[in-house]
Amino acid sequence: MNNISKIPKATITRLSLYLRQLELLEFDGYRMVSSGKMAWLCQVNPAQVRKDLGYFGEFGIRGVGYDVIDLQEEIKKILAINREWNVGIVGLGNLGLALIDYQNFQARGFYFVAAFDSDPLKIGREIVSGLKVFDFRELRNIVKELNIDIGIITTPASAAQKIADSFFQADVTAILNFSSAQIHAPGHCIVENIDFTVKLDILTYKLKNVIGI
Amino acid sequence: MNNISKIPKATITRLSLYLRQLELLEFDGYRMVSSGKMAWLCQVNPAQVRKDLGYFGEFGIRGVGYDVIDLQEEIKKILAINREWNVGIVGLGNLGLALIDYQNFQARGFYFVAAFDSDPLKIGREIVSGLKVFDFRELRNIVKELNIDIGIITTPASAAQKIADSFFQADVTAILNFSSAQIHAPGHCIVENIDFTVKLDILTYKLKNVIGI
DNA sequence: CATTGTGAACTCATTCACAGCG
DNA sequence: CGCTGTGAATGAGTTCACAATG
Repeated sequence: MNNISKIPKATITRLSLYLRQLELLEFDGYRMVSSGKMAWLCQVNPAQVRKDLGYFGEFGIRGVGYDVIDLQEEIKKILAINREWNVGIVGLGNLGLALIDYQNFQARGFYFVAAFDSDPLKIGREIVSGLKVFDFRELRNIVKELNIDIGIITTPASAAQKIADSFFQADVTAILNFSSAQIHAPGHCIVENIDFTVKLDILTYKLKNVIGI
Repeated sequence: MNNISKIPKATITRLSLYLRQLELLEFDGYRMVSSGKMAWLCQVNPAQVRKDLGYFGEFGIRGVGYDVIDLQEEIKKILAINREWNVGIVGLGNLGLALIDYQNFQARGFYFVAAFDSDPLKIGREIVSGLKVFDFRELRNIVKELNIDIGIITTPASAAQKIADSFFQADVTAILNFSSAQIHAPGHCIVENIDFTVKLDILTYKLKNVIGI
């Protein structure tokens, strides 16, 4: 157990989903939940829920289930979201601004501490209270100064690699990439991609091939 | 070959990535590309590229590679994006507006033909030329009238299932869900989720466990 | 002769089935 | 007794290795 390299990536994704369902269950007044109920809520197999949790410890009570509140804490520890993280965002188009305003981030301890753009009209402004727009070329200094842990890229694809490289040089080793570029990163760095058109392509593929429109 | 049920979902995702790299290669003046080069660009194994394409036909020339332009057409056919699709969006917060404005969608033949919200201040307005905001309760009629193929949900999680159900009742069988809700759909319907916080959770998990901050 | 296309081998992930236990 | 925890079985997806070929 706890041989981290053997944990499927999909398990981490599901843990995040479990956490959200647990929050809803708590809100609805539940104290305990079984793997069967969690599985139904998350649309997975009950054994999958138990196995996913089993990679990290024994959190349940046999014959009963899991404590809705305790399990949230355990998952937060596993995902390392039982702390705050400082986020810097590059690219202040509509998407960038929408993300800055996205309530779920603050609620979960992800704080935007700096924004970057190359547009002189935007640089120097304060988007929301406490969040200033810096020239992209200052990225390295600001990263150090404000202790940025995670970089978010919402620029056009053509600029994405250069920005990612700046983050890597500034020792930001984790990037969330909303551009459609494939980012090449050094071995010790992590990039997660969120690509809207890929998801739409999957939908249309299935519409044609599974449903057959 | 072409036993569609046996094609990994990850293959479809990668086809979409291959397509984007092919567009860039064409722009850069390339006429042919090998599986090795594509693999490097997309950060996968060369055999993976060939196998992915092999599910759908023989598109390459042995000893040479793939025609950059022809292969784009083939992939577009496979993904069913060699046509236009009508999209309806529900939820006109910052994210919804950002998506409507997102250039990559129109460029790829995804057209927003209707927007829905429950806010009386927004209903009746025309967000951009040709895109009117309707009351969410009119969804079923408008879907028929404007031939909506795909529904996009960018509302808070609490409203998502109800909206999805409305889409399903109106025979919209494909949904792109940006809310954090797990949507329960009838068997013949398709839901793809885009969940920002899940991706951030994956980043922090890896920061802690792989890199060890 | 470089590169594709693909069966076979392998690796990784999910599900089963039941022992273990509160 | 019911549900968890987990080794074993199954299934899915990736990579290898090489025959096929333009």
